[in-house]
Amino acid sequence: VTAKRGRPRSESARRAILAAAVARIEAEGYGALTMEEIARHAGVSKQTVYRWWPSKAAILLEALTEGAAAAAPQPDTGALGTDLQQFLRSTVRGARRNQRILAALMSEAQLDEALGQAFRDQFLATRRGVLSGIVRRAADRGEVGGAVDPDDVAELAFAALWYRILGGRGRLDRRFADGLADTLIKLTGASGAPRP
Amino acid sequence: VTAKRGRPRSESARRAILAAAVARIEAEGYGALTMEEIARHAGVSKQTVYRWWPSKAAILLEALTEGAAAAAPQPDTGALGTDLQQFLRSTVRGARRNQRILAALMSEAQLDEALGQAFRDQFLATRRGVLSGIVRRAADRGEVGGAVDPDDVAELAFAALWYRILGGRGRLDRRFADGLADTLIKLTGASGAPRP
Amino acid sequence: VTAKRGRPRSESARRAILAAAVARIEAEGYGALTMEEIARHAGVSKQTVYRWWPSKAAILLEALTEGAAAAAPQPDTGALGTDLQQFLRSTVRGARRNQRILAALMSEAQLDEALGQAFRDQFLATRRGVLSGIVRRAADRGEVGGAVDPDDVAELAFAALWYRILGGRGRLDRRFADGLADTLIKLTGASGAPRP
Amino acid sequence: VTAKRGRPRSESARRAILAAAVARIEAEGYGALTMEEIARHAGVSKQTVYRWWPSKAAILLEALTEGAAAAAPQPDTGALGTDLQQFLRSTVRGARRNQRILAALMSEAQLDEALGQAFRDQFLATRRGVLSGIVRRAADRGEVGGAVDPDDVAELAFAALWYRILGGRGRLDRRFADGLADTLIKLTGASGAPRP
DNA sequence: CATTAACCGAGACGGTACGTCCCGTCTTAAG
DNA sequence: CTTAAGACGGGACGTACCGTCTCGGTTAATG
Repeated sequence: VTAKRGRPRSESARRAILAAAVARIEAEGYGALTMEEIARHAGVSKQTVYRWWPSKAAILLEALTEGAAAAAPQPDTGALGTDLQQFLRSTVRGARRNQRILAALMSEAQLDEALGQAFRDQFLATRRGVLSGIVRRAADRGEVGGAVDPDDVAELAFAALWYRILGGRGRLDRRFADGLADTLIKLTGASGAPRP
Repeated sequence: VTAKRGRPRSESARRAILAAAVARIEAEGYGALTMEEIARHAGVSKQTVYRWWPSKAAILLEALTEGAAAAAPQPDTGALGTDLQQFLRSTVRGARRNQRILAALMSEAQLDEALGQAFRDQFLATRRGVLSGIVRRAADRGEVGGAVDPDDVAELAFAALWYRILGGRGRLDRRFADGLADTLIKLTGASGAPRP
Repeated sequence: VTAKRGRPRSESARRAILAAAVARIEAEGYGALTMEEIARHAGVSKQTVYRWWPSKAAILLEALTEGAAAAAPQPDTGALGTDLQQFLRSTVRGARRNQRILAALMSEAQLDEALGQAFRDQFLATRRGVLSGIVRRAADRGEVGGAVDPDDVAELAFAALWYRILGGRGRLDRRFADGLADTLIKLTGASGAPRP
Repeated sequence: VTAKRGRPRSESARRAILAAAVARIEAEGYGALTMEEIARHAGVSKQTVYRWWPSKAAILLEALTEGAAAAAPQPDTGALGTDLQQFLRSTVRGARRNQRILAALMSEAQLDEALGQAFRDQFLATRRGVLSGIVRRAADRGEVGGAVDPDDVAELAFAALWYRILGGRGRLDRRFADGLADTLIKLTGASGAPRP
């Protein structure tokens, strides 16, 4: 590792910026969010913001990654039904909590190629990979038909999730999560999840 | 009706604006698209643009609606499989052709409440309605199980479509359209589409 | 002349900008003067300032030129002594009134080549030309020795004036103007000015 | 004297800073000169610069003082003409050599009150004092008329010199120095300098 | 056929955010 | 205690677009 020289980066400034970005997007929406406002609310100079992030979306991506780090579930109960149910309920809950940030990031990813790359690779791919893994383990256990591609299943699940995040139709509630689990079960040909 | 007085609206200016907006978004992307650039490229004053559209997204929405007016298919072959196949192939083809515009509109819909409303109501709902109708007619013919909600099927189809439009994974090709048709068939419990 | 098209330039904005620049330099000094502050005090957008002037010094130069337009004296009494006295008293008075602006412009002229050119050509050269003319007319009348170069006399006079403007020594009062007139008379070998 | 403790001041850093300041002002001009650039070119941290000088002008003033220390002439030949000629030739030569620095300092002195004070008291007053002394000694010898104020003569000489430094008109060459000497001789009523 | 109302181009206007630069200060570790 | 390194809060820079406005001119339907 290279020796640290000079004044160390301010952790408090970093946290204040992430918090300010999240607070302002919740209050005013992504369209009204500006780098200047983030700096102002964080009590920080614009230069400090630009030193570490190239855009407001990059700030939100870091805030999201940090906030979602612990919350990432990786169920492995031994049954596809319960795994799916747990994963989807948790994921939908997280998506509802961070809906504005997620919608903003997907929106910005359409305009900013570099951000889109980072968003898809760092954030989306890992989450989709977890779901693929769940299906693949079920396939290894012989729970699903041989023609099922785990990646296709994961794509369909996240497509449905994102459609709701982006406001296509309906809400992000438990009903939606469980219905989606049922749909996936039906597609894979496995037996259903337990109903509580 | 009120009698028209004064100089009539210039149809050539209107067309030039729509064309310029589409040309510039293809060339530079939506992020670099500005009202001033549209006016400049259309050889038109800014005022003329603002007189008829409130935002660049509104221009794109009109361009899209106009371009897609004829292309809207409404197959009714009497079999769910062929209806789905025709509808999805045509829709996917149109989505690929207008991918940048669609992505831009969905992106902007996240920021602009009024535009989002118009986009969803005018554009998305009608297209989703066509697909719901296809499924509903199949249900009336007894092709699908009674538990199937045509709106849910349509939602899932458009979710998958939008996921690809927004760059989630994979391309918008015929393979995708046919695979999606298969998936929907499987979910509804109907018999498959004919393979050419 | 080219036909005027578009919204005409706002004369009131122009005047407000000139007035604001002069007011702020008197209040805070040239060092604290910024384009943003000028715009703010003039109740004008920054763009409007930048549209017409490239720098704060250019604004001051225009304000000075406009203010000094009427005040430019061109005495021709038929006697070198009285011509000099009138010219120098008036010029010194004007210099004292605009001392901060003049010092600022000479200061900025050292940093900005283009401004220096404009300042010297538009402002300084014309004023020095008036004095040269006074001496030249006296030479034509035979009042001064043949070896005297009117331009050298004018240079010396403005050198002395600028030295005081820039704070070298002493004040810009009538005593200084009359003493300078005496010095020039002595150098040209002409007879002195009348003492009141 | 207080005993020195801790790491001593780096003489090499001090010299590097002065040299960098002079080099950069010659290369880019005073307008483009910044504290950061001086530190960068001197291979020194900004803090080291700020610890010893309050501004870039202060650095230039020290560089000028150091460079001009040896070059300060104080002729006393016993004749006003030769004294003036020697003093002015030497002074004009030095002014030409350091023209950019001198112009920059005079420029900055208009903006920075403290620097202006230091510049005038430390640098200008001493040089003007030497010239006053030359004239005063000539007066003591009876070479000049009783009405002549040595300080006025010195002011006029330096006014002419600064007018050329600041780009008013003409060059800083020997012709100018000798012509100025002649003018002063004529004003004091003394006999001229020897022509080589 | 003149009037009149709405359109059109051009372009200046007040305003806001952009991303950069430099200011002068600070906080480290190293000497 | 000085030094190199470099992050910090602050603030002006000059630019780009925003959406509005004010011009002179144009183009039909109306009176």
